[in-house]
Amino acid sequence: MLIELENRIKKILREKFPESQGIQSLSISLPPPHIKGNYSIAWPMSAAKHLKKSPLEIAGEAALLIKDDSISDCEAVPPGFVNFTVKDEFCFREILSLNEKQQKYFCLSPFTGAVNLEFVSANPTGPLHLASGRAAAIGDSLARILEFVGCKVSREYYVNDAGRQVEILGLSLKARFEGKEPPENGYRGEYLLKMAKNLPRKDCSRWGNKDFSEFAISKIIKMHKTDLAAFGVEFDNWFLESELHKKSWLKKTLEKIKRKKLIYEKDGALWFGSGAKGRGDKDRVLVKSDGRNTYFLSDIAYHLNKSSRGFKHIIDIWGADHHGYVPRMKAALGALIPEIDFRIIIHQLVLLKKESEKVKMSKREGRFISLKELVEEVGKDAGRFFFVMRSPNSHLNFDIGLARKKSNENPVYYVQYVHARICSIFSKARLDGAKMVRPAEVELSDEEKRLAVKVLWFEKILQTCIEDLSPHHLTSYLVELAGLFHSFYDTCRVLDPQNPEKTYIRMKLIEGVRFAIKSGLGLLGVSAPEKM
RNA sequence: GCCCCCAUAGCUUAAUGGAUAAAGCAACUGCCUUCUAAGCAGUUGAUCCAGGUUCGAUUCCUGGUGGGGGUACCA
Repeated sequence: MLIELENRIKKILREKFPESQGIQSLSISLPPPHIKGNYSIAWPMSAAKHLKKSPLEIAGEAALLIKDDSISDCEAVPPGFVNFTVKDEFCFREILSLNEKQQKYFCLSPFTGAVNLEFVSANPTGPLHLASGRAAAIGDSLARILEFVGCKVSREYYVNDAGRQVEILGLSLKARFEGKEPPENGYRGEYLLKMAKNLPRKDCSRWGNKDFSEFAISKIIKMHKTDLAAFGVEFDNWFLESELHKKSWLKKTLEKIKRKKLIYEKDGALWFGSGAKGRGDKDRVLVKSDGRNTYFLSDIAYHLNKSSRGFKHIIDIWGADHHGYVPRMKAALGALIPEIDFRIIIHQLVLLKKESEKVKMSKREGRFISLKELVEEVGKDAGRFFFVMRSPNSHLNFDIGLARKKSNENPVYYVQYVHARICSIFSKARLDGAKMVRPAEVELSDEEKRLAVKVLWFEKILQTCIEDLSPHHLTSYLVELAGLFHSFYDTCRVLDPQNPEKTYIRMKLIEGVRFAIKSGLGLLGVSAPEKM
């Protein structure tokens, strides 16, 4: 593995330069195309200052030390890079071992304890929309990546099934049942009309408001589950807010805050003290003067509950419309459960690109599009790929007109096509057409080497995704790898009866490509078809 | 007002502080008798402005400009 190679280099440099501190963060990188060498190290330049030597001098010393059996060429290059080329034998052995044990990726795992990953958590008052789709795609892919490297991840969905909105939902359904319009601040979507038609008419004529609420909530949760499953996302736990109330978690939480002396009373309400507020934040109410709790309190209680279930790492994925909530929650949890590693991923909102005529005609609501409709129109694969293609921090422009086109404009097909092409080659390959070559005797052409080096980079990309808690690096990688493969495919024939050794080497090579493509797509929740 | 995110090619976006800034779409030119042309090869084209830190800045800091979001005893 490259990680092993990297660790070996770190060890050597640490022995040679014991006074240097930056070696832990040393990372090999892929140099730009015009550079000679497969991999590159920029560390000498950052180490120059405290080693009091010129970067090139350090690089020169490092280059001599690093060279070993797996490296054929290693040189120091101004202003202070160490560039090296790995032997064909090393490359080929690594390619052969790709498929062997997934466990070897476990060394990439950043977490030792159980991880709770909460995402989507949309209010159960209507269909899931586009922003939920983005959260679902990012969250589930991240969970898959973490699981791939051996983390224990629990996907969790928080259902706000308590509070005013739920009452209003029940009232809205009741009004529809009675053939009336929903109340002023009620929910007017078509889904309630449909739901009202399917109510068990006999029973519910005796229903109270609460019964309508519960019926609506359970129906909508079911709908969310179905829509998410169609998107390839399944949760381990649907956590109901009402459970917190039933089991007195709000009371317990208030007591804990009191014990820490972080609470005070003002104007008849209970406030979270300024000792625990975030930067630039104000004091916040926990219990209103009418005795009802705010969502701030129940959210704190919910996270204490997560911690009590044994999770050492709590990761939440929120839309940018909740970013103002971040300092508050971080401060509160930092004061109450400082031992827990709590992280929040904020994803920017999904913007609908100005609709083309066609989209406008197809959507009665105009701007609104639900996750369900999206999956129906562009498919699960394209939808998931598009949603994770961008960094969570950047705004996502969703051009429905473009996404509707099921054509080659979609990068997901470009990547999937690699898989289909490779499978096609294997279906045509005859067992007697290839002759085994021992790794020590393997020689790779420039095209083959370039492809192999990129395949081996797979683990480094996973590492980057984990560090940034974002799967978008993986999509970039897959598109780049696909580009290299298609180019390779065009110039290098794999099955060549005249040359059984070459056939063997190339088949093993594209088997490696297939592994990276199939695993990568799988981590994104995108299928890898064998035929297209 | 205050807080957060964003600004890269005509459009949508990539790029652990590193070398000649990378793709797709759009435009133009070639390539199917050969493992799938949903492909390949090529041409045109970009870091918002002004300072600062650094050997080195698209990346970090400060101040602008422009866009988005947030600022409840709402949920």
